[in-house]
Amino acid sequence: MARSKQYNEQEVIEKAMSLFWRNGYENTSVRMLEKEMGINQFSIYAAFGNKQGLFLESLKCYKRKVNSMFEKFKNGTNGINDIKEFFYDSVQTPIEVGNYKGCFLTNTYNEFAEAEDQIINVQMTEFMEGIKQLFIEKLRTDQSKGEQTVLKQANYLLLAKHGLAAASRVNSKQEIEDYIELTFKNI
Amino acid sequence: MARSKQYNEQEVIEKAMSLFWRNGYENTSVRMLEKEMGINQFSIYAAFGNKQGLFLESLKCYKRKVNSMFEKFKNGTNGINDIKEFFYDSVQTPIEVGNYKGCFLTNTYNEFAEAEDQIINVQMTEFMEGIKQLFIEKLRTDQSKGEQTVLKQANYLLLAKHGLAAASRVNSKQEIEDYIELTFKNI
DNA sequence: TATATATCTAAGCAACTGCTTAGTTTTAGA
DNA sequence: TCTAAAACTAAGCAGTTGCTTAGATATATA
Repeated sequence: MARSKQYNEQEVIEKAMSLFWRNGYENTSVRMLEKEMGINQFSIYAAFGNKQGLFLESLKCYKRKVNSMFEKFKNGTNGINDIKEFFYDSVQTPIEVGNYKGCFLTNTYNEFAEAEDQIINVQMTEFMEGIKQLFIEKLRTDQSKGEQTVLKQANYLLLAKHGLAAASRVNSKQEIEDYIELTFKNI
Repeated sequence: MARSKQYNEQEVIEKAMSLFWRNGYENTSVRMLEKEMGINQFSIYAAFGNKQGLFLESLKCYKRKVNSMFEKFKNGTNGINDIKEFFYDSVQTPIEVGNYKGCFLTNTYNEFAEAEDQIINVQMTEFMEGIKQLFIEKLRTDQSKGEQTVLKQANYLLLAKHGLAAASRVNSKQEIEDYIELTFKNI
């Protein structure tokens, strides 16, 4: 047969992910990627088709990385308190120390908010809807809330979570804590 | 003497502003600007120095445009209720109908959050600090709040306002209303 | 050992970026 | 009416973008 790959696919995807995470999609060039990943452009295109293909793999990789946090959130039995804990978990630099600020997925959601990229938009919408659904389920465990209230609060929390991810890139730990605490004051 | 300008400077700045507002700084090229403004690149560079110079003029122009909203906010006498009204005012498409989503300044703040562009960063920080200071003053009118509480709530509101501007680009009017209402339940 | 084939390197493509330059046109004041 | 200077047009600069191609290199199987 033929020559085998000189690189570990999972390893190079992680390197790509960290670069996309730090810079966003548009501000990461294929030249930067080949340096960070340590492989030639040809190999990138052979393995992932194009820049967007590599980006989608990076998103998948990130989802796998934060999966444990999501599982913890899903499996919690403390209702609304689980949501609050989820907020706190999500602003802690999840994987390693560095310039990785905010949630990679939410950053991406922001970057593509007005873009017309269908494939990535679908990914993002699904992700946000998934979180919202979890919020709704957690909120429903509080029997005193009517369905109307649950939906309003889920919307509120989703926007708050969204803003939080943006804030975590620029604001101090104290400011972020204040924000989370006040956000949950009346939920 | 010499030839006079064939274009109205204020008019072309407004056109530039609308383009920057819709697309952000990086996603607006000088070629796009010369088409929108209806003048040649040479004239742009002669009048504004460079792309950043034109962008700063666009920011100034926007500030002038929304100044009446700010004046109303400053001069209000209803304390915290003024802040809430300011939130509502700021999500209404301020100047004309179109693709102008969110607050141009906050969009810019988000775009340059991690950038190293000093001049624009200073502009943005001053703007955000100005809003925060106004929040603080309004909150202080409620005598029952301690200074600690005022500062925490000002931080909270600033992040909420910030998130709101992002949300106004993608979320429905209803979702945004729910968000504002619940935000102020916590104050 | 020979060979088919996947993977590698490195150069190159056209289209785009912000910005400049050479040269023409216009016009206010002497 | 002449002329200096600002404003104009349009071509062009070097650098970057995502992506491709030509050709050398390595290797699992026959």
